[in-house]
Amino acid sequence: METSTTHHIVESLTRAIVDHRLLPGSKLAEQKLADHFGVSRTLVRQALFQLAQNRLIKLEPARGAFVAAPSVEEAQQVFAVRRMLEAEMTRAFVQQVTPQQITSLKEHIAQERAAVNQGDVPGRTELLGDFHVRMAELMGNQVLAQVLGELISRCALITLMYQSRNEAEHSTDEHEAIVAALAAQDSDQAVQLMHEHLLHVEESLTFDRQVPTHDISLALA
Amino acid sequence: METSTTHHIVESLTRAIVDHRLLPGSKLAEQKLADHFGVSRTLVRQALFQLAQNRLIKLEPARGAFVAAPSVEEAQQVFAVRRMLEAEMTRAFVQQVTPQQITSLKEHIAQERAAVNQGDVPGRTELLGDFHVRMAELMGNQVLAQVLGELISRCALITLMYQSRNEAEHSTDEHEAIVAALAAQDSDQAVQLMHEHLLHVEESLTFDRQVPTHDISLALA
DNA sequence: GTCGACCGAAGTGTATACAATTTCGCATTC
DNA sequence: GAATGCGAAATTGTATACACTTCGGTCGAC
Repeated sequence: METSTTHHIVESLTRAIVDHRLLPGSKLAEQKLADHFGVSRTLVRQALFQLAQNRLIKLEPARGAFVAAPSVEEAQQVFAVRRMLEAEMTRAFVQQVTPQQITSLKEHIAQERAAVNQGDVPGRTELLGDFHVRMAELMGNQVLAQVLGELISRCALITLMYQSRNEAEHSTDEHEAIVAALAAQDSDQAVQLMHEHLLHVEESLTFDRQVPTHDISLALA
Repeated sequence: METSTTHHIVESLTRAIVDHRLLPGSKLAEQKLADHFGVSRTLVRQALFQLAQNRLIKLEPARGAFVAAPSVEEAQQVFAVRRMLEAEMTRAFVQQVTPQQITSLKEHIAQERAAVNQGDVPGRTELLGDFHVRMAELMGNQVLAQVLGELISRCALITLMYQSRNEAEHSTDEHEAIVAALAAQDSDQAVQLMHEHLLHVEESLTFDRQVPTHDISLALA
């Protein structure tokens, strides 16, 4: 069984959502997507089911698929999980750090800076998230990389909904500080910097702002 | 969009796999499943796609769906992620522990003991895993509960493949010790006990044993 | 007797058909 | 003029049809 086409649709829609080209609440009509990708609704539906499992879209019975609009509660929970997971990931990273890994992370940060300086917003968003996935991959733990990747995709959506100020440059600085601690094999320092970094990202969001929604039941809650 | 039927099929197959009624490598033919559930292949395929995303089954192009047979490497990675996540979850749990939570966990452990004593293997497996998910739920973090639940489902498969000796009673004892540390709000102790518990579970597996497989490329690797 | 090619059966991958539900415009009413 | 009710169009949910690939077995060549 397989379908690289379905995978392609998932990738394409994921990028569109994470890159903020599709806004939360947007309707994803099956036939329109099918026409756009030049396939039947069958493949589109398979892709939508997968995206729903990743929590990037929400499926409403008989109504269709909509880009997810994570609640404040859910957003905070996602960040809480990331802090748990990444604090320990950082600790484990130091245990088995190699010069090649440090070099690789530094190269990544250089890419981040380039994207920030060029004002490449989608590229910047992607790279800032990928830094964390990159760490997991460098540790050789594919399972960790996958789990983290999904959480970070959800964070991209959350960031779009609740972002108050632009933290891109600050985040890159913090990434650099983390890598410095990793290079020095200062485990406690690296863990604390990672923990604070994720707190800063969450703090840069404004959860009290009124988020526009088309969902009447959510609006009245 | 929706289909409670698809969800039902996913649940049913998940339980069958986690309860070890379907063995790794087993073929899941679409038409047979469709007949069994009294639906068309369409719904079965949707369910299979979801199970594939949870890594409980593996889809091979044009060949079909098979119950997953996690490699030793993948198994160790899953456990590594669980240790990272659950160590910090335990630490956070102590921060906001309430007497009701302790009571709830103790009740859960009583259920575990009952299942162990009755020799109810599927129920025991399920309850031992659910203890960890229960902690996440009691913290009120649904995202954590979901992520952890998926990892634990995979562990059930792994346990089936590599289990060497029966650790059920020992695990329940360790759960009890963890709850005692939680009740005492001894965060470091609780974290360490959780960490060791997960190490013990992993150590009870024999990764060097030859695992039977029908996959020729895997067999020759 | 073994190996390899061919052919039919079985199974997967995608598209389409059809039923059921929702959506939306429009007419009617108050 | 706003609200309500109705009906057509659009959209989703499920089943089925059909093309293509894989699997198994038989037949024939060596």
